Amino acid sequence: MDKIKTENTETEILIAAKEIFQQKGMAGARMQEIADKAKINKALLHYYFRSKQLLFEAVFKSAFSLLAPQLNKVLNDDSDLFEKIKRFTESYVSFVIKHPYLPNFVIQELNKNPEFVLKLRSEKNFPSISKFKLQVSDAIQQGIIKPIEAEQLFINIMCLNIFPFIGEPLLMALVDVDKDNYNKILENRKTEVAEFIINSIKI
Amino acid sequence: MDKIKTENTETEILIAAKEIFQQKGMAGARMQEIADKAKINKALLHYYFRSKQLLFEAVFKSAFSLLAPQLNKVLNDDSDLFEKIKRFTESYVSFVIKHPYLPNFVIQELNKNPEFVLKLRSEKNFPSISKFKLQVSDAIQQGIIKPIEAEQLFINIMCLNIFPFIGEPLLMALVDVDKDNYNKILENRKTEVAEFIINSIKI
DNA sequence: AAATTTGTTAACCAAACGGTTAAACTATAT
DNA sequence: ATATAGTTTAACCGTTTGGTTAACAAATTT
Repeated sequence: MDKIKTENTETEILIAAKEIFQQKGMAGARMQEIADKAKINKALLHYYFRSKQLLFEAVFKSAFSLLAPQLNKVLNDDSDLFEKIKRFTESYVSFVIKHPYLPNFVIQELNKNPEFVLKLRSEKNFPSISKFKLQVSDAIQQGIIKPIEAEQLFINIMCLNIFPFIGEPLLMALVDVDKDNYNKILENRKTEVAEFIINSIKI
Repeated sequence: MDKIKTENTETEILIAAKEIFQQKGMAGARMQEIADKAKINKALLHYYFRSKQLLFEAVFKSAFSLLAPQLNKVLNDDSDLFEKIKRFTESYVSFVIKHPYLPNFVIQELNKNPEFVLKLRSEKNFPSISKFKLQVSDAIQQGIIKPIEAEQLFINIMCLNIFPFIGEPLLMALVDVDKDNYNKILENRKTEVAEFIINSIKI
């Protein structure tokens, strides 16, 4: 049953690497720290993943493959536009509570390594905006929403949902609340954000 | 006139350090690279700033002192609420074009070092939301805007303005446009964002 | 102009880093 | 039981890192 043992170790490494990389980034992460967290020898990291770069890429891709389905909830879901926005804003908060460092990690590393986006794009399941575009122009033609470019609306949805987590330390200081009260604000945003968006676009 | 020469070197170091730190972060920056960019010996960095940490803190505080006045345009300006939102969204884009890495740098390092916010907060000119709160509740009472918590509105304004730059590589890929077309989208946001916000809250 | 302080450099250092090696251990197959 | 293949470790290696030193150069002071 060496297969099981191997998979266990490999999984332990990935779990440990995910935590360290997501908190400290590629540059700030240390192989020794990952090994310690996985409770194994440092050499084992290289036995399973050859280099820091390859381990990082494994973690990054796995992180993005968790994020992509969330984004597809806006882009490729069949439900009604308003309903979709409501559902997304609600589920996204729950998602980030489960994976607090993930969106920031993905965005940060993409900023430091923009070419990396090409690798992601070529993979299947990479979210596409085309369906969403049709849905928006349909809604405009049917007189349900005011004219707006689908790209702008999509960006707005992303902004309002993702940034409160990425900008948390800054926003907490500016709004002048502690962690508990900021969490209450985030909790309220589950419904608040969808309302804010729909108010803006509905006729 | 050694004062002038000193200040020049010190300034050269700060300029170089700002570029390197903002692009690569504290963990990714190398003292040698900063020295090279400033065209001086590495030992001089330590002569003027003693350690990487202190040099970083100097850069960070200087970066934040550029950002703070921008934020105060929303929080402590005397103009009318709608006018304020319009002006801010327009001027923020210009600001980020001038300092492309700055907001991301501040937010990223605050995430990796949340205690740092305390140091910023204690300094004068740290933006405060209290005036904005009054303005919002006044506008609600006068029936100009729908009821909304000032904190939520402020967070929304921040989201819609800051995130398009921080999330640029991701958003570019999702919206499926190249840099030129993304810049056009950003250009449109100068007016689009304020419109979006005001549409949502006005009665 | 001599002395002192300030600015600058080349050479160096110890620690930390990513990565390698060779040997030991474990488990299955023969 | 023994060979074989996969797993794990301790010890090691060369390089890079932030930081220091000691000597030199330039400017100020006396």
